[in-house]
Amino acid sequence: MMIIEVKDKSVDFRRANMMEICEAVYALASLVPIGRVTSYSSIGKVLGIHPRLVALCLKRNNNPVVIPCHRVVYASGRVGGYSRGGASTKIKLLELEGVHIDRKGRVPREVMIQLESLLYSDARRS
DNA sequence: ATTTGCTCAGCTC
DNA sequence: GAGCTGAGCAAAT
Repeated sequence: MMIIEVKDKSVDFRRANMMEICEAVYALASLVPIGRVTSYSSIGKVLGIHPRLVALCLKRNNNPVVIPCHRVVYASGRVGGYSRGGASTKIKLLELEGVHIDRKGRVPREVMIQLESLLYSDARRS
């Protein structure tokens, strides 16, 4: 599976083609449960690619239903963009899932997941 | 809180 | 090829 290869670093995603990168981005985005969010840079760190490429994948190849693109936000907590219906739609979707967005368009720190620390956490245990 | 510099695939010309 | 554009980020101010 793609994720295993990431942990082994046997695949350099910076040199992989866009399609493979996108697959991996979607897989990681799908890990984020309802009511939580992650950031573009968190996904980027795991795959070893620039955060902007993560955004590019989400924007381009967007499978509307299967992939929860709206759960990926700026590292700062700001919501960021959304090509289907704009940022306001993204905010609505998140509110629907129980993520409160403050007046300045930011999500609370507690709901943000750092995917890379999930990967390291069980390797470090032994 | 805001500005600045960095980044890189894809699109245009 | 060169130049511009983003669903971004971190550091400095």
